[in-house]
Amino acid sequence: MSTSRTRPNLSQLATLLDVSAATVSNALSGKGRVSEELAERIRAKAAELGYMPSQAGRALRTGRTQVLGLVLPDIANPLFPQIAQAIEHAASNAGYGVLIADSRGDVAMQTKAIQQLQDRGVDGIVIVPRRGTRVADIGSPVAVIDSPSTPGNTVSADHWQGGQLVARHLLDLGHRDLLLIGNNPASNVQNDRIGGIKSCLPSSVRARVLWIEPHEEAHGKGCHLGLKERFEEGVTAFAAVSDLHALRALTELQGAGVRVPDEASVTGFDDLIWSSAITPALTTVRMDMETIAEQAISALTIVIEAQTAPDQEKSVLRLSKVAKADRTSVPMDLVVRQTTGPASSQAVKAPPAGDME
Amino acid sequence: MSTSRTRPNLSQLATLLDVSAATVSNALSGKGRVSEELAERIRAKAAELGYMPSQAGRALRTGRTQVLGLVLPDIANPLFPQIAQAIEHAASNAGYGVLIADSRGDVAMQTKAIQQLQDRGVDGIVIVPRRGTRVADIGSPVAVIDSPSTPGNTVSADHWQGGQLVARHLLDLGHRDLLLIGNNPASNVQNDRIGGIKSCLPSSVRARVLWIEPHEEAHGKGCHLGLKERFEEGVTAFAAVSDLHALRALTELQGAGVRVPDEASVTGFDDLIWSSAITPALTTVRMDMETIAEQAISALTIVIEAQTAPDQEKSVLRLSKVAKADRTSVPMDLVVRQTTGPASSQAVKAPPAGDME
DNA sequence: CTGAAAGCGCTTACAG
DNA sequence: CTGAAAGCGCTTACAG
Repeated sequence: MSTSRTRPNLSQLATLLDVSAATVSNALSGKGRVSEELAERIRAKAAELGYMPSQAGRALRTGRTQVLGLVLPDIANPLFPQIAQAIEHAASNAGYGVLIADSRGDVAMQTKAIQQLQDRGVDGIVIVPRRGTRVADIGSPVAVIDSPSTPGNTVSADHWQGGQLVARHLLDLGHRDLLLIGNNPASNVQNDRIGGIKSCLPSSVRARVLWIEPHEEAHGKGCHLGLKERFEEGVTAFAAVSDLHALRALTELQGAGVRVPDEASVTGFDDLIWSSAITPALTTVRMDMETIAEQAISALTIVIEAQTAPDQEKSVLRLSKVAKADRTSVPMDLVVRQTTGPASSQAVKAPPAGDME
Repeated sequence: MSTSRTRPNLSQLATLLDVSAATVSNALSGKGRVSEELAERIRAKAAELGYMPSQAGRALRTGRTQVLGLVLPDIANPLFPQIAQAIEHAASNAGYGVLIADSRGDVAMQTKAIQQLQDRGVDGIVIVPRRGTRVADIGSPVAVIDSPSTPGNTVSADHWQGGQLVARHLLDLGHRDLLLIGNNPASNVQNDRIGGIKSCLPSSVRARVLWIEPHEEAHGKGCHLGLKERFEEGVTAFAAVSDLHALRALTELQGAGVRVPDEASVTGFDDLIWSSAITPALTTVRMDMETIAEQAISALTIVIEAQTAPDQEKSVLRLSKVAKADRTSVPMDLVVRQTTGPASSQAVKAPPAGDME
């Protein structure tokens, strides 16, 4: 027979220790002034018995659930694992749980999902909207992770700078004729990435954009993008705005007999899980989700705490702290693998290399 | 100025309606005997004011949080989106929220994650363990989604039958020399899939298994699996236990100049998001996550409800219901796309086709 | 059919 | 430094 069949609650613990519930609460939270000696005794007993405060009791009393909501436009998004993992980790470190909500790509459902989360009493919400959906003002604290050029954005990767990384890399390898591949001209993220690439290109470099049409997207199947033809026209580098598109380009080129990276280079964005497992492994640009998540969570907790402490001084301090946060867009990293190599078709000298850290 | 600045709570609503809180509660839950007329009036007012019961209050009183925990061995798992989406959907339909926990592949952390979920007061937990990790008995109701051959499994896809689907498909196409590709001989899921394939193969068919070594896995990069050589030895079909491996095989073959599906066929498992977007699109086997999730959630809710209702009759009814549930393993579906085609190297006649629905 | 009362477990002023 | 008391919002026996 084990000593403790079930875990005690606050008052049982208090009775066992012959002190008041208030004192136990104070000792454990470190808030009230309790003698160090007593506090220690209480903490020891609590640990021994495995006391865990009831979230329900605390929530009812404080109005805080210590739970955050995470709403994604489409949970099936391949980036979701990375995002969810990073958010969960950061939230957990800050003492919060994470409730997920899926709006399945539907804008109307996104509103409903947010509503449900609020009904469940979350203290704040992290939203990753799709296609620049503007998030309406809601009662709860919100952190939006989108593109830096999206109004209302809280924090995100610096997609523009990520694009510059790609451009410099390709330029350094001698490429002078690029095809940029995306599927949604309305996406801020994609436009930032493409804009970043273009911003680094001298006028002597040709760079056209191929927007994959929705129906080509849907079919997926046999729908060729005509990349072989582009290659024959002189394109030596295919820069996609996401690994998904890069993979499609890579397989299409390979299938058409174009050797990657010997004859053509391919780059992606996001460093999805399989990107390093394919042959050749994909050169891509990764976002620092850990940092992004940390900043999103920290922005949220600051607002949440400020809510309870209408203390002038504190609030001001806190708010200014968030205001002067290093940046709201965190830099991306180029991951050079094997789908990129020197341009073969033309013998051009690499331009004076910029900073390439 | 809008009429309602903030949403009312139960007693405010009661006061507004000039009835007792108990009556409002009863009317809204439909439990107590309240005159239909009054009940209607109460519901109307509640809807008008947007009344939402406080989860915290309810949880404290009933001991139920209406939240389920979802723990995954590794949130970065590419299957995660599908699983999370299906679970979230099923749970939401059953009136539950979903709290995520990540054990990051670490067995010790899995225990910790479960612990944290319990501290947060979840009513039950859905676990997708990795590598046949046996889930220790914990206090809460648990549903395990693993392989049918894993002890303690609650529900899962019928990986064995999925393997049979692959075998029949390949056989029908005339393939007589297969290479089965996996990376973990200790995985029940992988063994089931491979076992299912083998179980359908006549002895005249050669089928060898290639277990990718961990270091080859890790390197990922340039590490070739030597598939070209296998092809030259006569292998015409490469059946991987997951799309990830299939993708690796496909890109390696394509890169080595082997035409898919003209010269060799490739199949995967799981129907990951990008599987239909590559060229050629991948033939794979998909699990019915919707159904799996529904069964997991329903198994959970049955146990949870049985807990509160020690009512002999009800419990027995319920438990028998779960016992005679159609099956605990749900069938998989073959998705034929473009990486599979007739065997070219040998002119063998297709065997009498089995049922191929 | 309806209501008054108690209590779920916690924390927070407020006394002492 | 410590404790008694109130109350967060709900539901559930129990009376009437």
